[in-house]
Amino acid sequence: MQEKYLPSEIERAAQAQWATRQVYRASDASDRPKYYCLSMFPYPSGKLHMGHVRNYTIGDVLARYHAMRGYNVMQPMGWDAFGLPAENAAIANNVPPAAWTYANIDHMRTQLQALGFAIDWSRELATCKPDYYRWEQWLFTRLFEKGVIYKKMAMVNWDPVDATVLANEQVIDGRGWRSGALVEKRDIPMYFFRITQYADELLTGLDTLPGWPERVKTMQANWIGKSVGVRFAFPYRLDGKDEQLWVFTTRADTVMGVTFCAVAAEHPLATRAAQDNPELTAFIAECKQGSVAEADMATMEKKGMDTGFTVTHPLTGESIPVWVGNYVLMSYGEGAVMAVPAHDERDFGFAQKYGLPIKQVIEGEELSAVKQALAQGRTEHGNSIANLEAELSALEFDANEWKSWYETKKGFCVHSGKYDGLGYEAAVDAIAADLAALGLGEKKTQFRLRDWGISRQRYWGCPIPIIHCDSCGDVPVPADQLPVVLPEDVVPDGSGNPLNKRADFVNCSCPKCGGAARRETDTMDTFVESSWYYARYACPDFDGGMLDARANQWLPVDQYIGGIEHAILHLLYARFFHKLMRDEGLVSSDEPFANLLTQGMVIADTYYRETPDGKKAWFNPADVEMRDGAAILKFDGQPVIVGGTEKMSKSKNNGVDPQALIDQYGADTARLFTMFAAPPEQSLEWSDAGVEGAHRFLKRLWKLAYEHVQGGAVAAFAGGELPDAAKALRRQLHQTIQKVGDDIERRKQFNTAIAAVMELMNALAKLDGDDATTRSVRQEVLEAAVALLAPIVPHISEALYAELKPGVALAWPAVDESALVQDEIELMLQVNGKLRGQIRVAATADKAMIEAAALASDAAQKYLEGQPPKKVVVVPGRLVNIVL
RNA sequence: GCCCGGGUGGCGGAAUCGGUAGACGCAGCGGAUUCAAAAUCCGCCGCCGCAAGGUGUGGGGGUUCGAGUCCCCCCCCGGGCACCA
Repeated sequence: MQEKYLPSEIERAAQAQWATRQVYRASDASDRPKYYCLSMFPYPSGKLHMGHVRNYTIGDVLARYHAMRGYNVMQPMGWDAFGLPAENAAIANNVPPAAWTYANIDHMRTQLQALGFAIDWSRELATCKPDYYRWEQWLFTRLFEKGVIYKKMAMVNWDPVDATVLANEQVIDGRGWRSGALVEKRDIPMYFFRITQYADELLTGLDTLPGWPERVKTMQANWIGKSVGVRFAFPYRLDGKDEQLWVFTTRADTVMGVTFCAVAAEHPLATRAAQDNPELTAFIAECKQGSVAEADMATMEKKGMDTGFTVTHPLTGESIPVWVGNYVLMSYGEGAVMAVPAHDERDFGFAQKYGLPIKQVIEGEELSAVKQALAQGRTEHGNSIANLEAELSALEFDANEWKSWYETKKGFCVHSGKYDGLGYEAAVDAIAADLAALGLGEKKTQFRLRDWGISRQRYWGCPIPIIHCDSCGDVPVPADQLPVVLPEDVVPDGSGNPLNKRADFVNCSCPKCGGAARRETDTMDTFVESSWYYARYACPDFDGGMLDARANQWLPVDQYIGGIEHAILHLLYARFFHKLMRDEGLVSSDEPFANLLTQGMVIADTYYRETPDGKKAWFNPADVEMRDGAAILKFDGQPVIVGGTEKMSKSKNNGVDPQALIDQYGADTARLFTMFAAPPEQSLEWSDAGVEGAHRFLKRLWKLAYEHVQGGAVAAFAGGELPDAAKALRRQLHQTIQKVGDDIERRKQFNTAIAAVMELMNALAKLDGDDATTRSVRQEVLEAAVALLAPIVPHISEALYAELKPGVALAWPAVDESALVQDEIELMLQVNGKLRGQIRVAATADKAMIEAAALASDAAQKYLEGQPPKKVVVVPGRLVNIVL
């Protein structure tokens, strides 16, 4: 056995052997239970970053663990290969996105292989390849014919200088990132998936996913946003016609407090009002500036303008002014809202700003309680009349000041005529019934979820398989003409979609009438490709259709692992797509991912200098060193400013290249460090020192094994009497086997599993003796420890196991229950909840015996001073608390 | 702004069901080894205090024999917000 731990040598050897023996090839025909372990596939951005290393190591630990436990494991890998960065790279370097993407894939595949992941590379796929996206196009045409996909107008960010549509991230402070031009909202036709049709099922389906984190399910439920309310209309007369302004509200109990309505800038009523109102026209134009991102809409200053039109309150007959509000979204609900400034904080602020009336129609329960107490002259609980009066004035409705109770549903109607005195539910029912009787409203369930717009005015994506014909309209491309292949020799220049300039792509004939027609040049949202790749991995070579029977054999995914940032969009779209495929008869399950693990981000320190033009120049942590407590740039010895600790990103230049780490310490160290530094769900802070610590442990492990193996072969301990020290070590060993299995399988927390093995190794190093019995225990401990670490550091584990047990395959160790038995246990002794000592009792002692032992102890006697205790709490196996 | 998380030593983190706060690792300190250094090994290491002891899990309140853990309020940090993936 080699005395020195040489990671590059053993890793190269192990990987070569795995590759030739194809050990990670998943069998489609196996008697063993299947375990489909899937990590979110990477976008091929160039090189692997630490987030990838973390994600794929987590998946690999679970995959390898389950393989050791006898499962038929499938862990595939592929490439989420379409997307915006390839176009940006094309603009920057004048390279076609396709060439750039394929080069990145080749490099990143090599990097993944160097990390020794147990991946079945025979199933590799790339979403930018026609043999993948052709089935996406095929499904699109099916869904289009079914009406699940439809076309409508929708708003996008328009850069008037580059004449192109911008992604939200390309809009910075309301301006285009390259041109700097003020961004406008523009209405263009787009294709939509009718995800709202599945809203209820997507919501209730969450209850069938016990293996998902609660927070992800909560976020999805809130995103879907089911709300039961009332949709009703304000009638009005305009241009000699009777019209209705429809709104939706969850607070129908406050309808009597409506003092104005607000409509979106794009609402027909706003457009009509602006016809002869230049000021309003200007305001609507202003509303159309800026990005379409909801975060921007929600944080901007709320502005509005009176249209001059009024509508009629359906219940009071009052005349209600209609305003245009920049915060009202045309795409949500009816594009119009009723405003009750007394009981909605946003409406309140708006009314204050524009001097609109505020009419209280609800009285909160706290307020009523104080009023009642005052009326009855009640002064209990030490409350004086003066106190009550002070409380009353603090709570009482004041149109000049917003108070949090104004939005309460716990209260009753006031100043509401016949509805006075009704509580929330009774008021909603009564008002809904009255509106319904007038034919002006009904109860309605509404979802916050909007239909999924998938048209992208970009080149590097899956072509939407539609042909536009002047006589036949939008015609889906027939199945036998698929795929619509994206030309790969294109270099975009940042101004519009280059496909529009490709006559060979655009010009075609109509599949229906055969006449000249134009091909759709929009491509699909890349979320579409990532919504079904997990199913295609089961049958990546099937060219007779989208999926074959193997999909049902492997699905659902047993364990899905990916970043928490995908909690809503990707995971919701994939769940939706799974149901679409189910309804097409392609899969039989309802949900794609049985268990989900959401990993935290990898973060690192940031360093920068201010440049003369006020911008920040960011420096990589690798180029910075600390000298006398100050951060210095190695290159010029001059100081840099320490920024925050943030998500590793290109923009902050704080990414740590895993390649350097692998080159210096080996893949096992990289894997061990990322698993040890933090539990998977938390963010992981990068630390060079921590890496050295992980490497040191592996060297120590190697040394312990080396020294033991040098002593000659010995069989693992198989039974018999042991001295106390060896017995204690065996107990620790079997406790560790139990813990590591539980940590990996149930808790999915690997840092504590590693810590437990580290403790075991520390204890092993302290075990003296070279007699045969002691050496047999040492053999048992080393064999087991190496096996326990195998899912995390597979290369060194395999090398060491080969030395410890030549010719025998790595196997997960079994727990020896008899080694766990203890005669005596230590309990904590508390007095009034404070730790005051310990007592030792027999493991079999009952509560009475423990209590007696506790009271007899020196520590208890000291505090009792001869008095009997008030109470004694005994928690078996844990502690005794004596209450004085 | 809205939705969802998080906050524990100098640092990363542990404490799994309300029961020993700080496992394990890093850094630091002391020692051994060495001509010397690296590497390695042994020991110490929350804060205040000579000690006895006190105190301590973002801040404030509460429930409990007992709270990092449960409840209420507040502060700070992060993720998502539908065209980044």
